Amino acid sequence: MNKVVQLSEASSIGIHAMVLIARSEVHMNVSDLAEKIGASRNHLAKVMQRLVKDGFVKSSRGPTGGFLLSKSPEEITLLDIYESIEGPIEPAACPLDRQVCPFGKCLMGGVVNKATIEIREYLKANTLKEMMGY
Amino acid sequence: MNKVVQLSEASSIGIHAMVLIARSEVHMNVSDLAEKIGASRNHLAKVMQRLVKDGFVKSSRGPTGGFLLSKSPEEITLLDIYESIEGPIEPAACPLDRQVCPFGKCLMGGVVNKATIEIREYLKANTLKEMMGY
DNA sequence: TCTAATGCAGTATTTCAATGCGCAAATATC
DNA sequence: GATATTTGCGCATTGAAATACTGCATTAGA
Repeated sequence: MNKVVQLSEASSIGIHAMVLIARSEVHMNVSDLAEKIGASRNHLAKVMQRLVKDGFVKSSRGPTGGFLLSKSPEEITLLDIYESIEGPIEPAACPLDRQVCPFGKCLMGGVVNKATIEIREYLKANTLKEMMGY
Repeated sequence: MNKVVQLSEASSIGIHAMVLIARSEVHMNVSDLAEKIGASRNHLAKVMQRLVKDGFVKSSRGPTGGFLLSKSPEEITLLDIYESIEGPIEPAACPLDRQVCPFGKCLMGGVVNKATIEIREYLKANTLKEMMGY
């Protein structure tokens, strides 16, 4: 199991949960979400807290409680969700984490950067609306 | 510091070290390599052990010891080095690590996979020869 | 042959994300 | 009101990767 490109578990379950919430008419609670996604209930709960804080979902407690979108699905991009959970994507310069690469040109020739931008564009171009049919 | 695409420290310093070794006429030892790259001597030593085992470099001990390429630079791709250190790159399907994504289509629409392949192609297309001038 | 420089191998430590847990606060339902 | 259900939140635990340490084996050169 060796991945070059890897979304964290957190952002991944966050995006999946948001799609489920978008598709639902009624509140969805953490347990149901976690089960549907097949993820850890505890971990998902943590992730949801961030999304509530950043205003993408409204939560309500008590029986029949859970989460609802607080904006319409076309107003929330996957990038919004991702960055709410992970923080802003940075353009990933040198794979060695230096300001100044010890080499003249970067050995990776910008390919890492290019891949990052590609994924970022995808996340930005797609809203929950697009994902609702998935 | 949030990177979507991230080479591990290990593979990164491994590739950089190999370029330095390729450029050198004489043996390069771990301390010099580590200093030039600006990486941890200990970590680099570990990485070099793998590259020795997989036959990309010959090591010699004692004073004036260190590492030399055991093939010519055009015979070693960056992918060889990467996979020697990390193991084979797998095509990264669903970001949730499941055989069966709980959704109909993958929400990431293959963009993760595409980015992985792109990076892999770059690593495969470039040998140490190409990198020697960097 | 002796000494110092060096890689080797195994183990220990650190770090950080992922995960778990318990209790407090809120709130439908009866 | 009482009760059951649910999120909020802080702290603890776990697990895996990264990194460090240490004693040993090898070898060039004086």
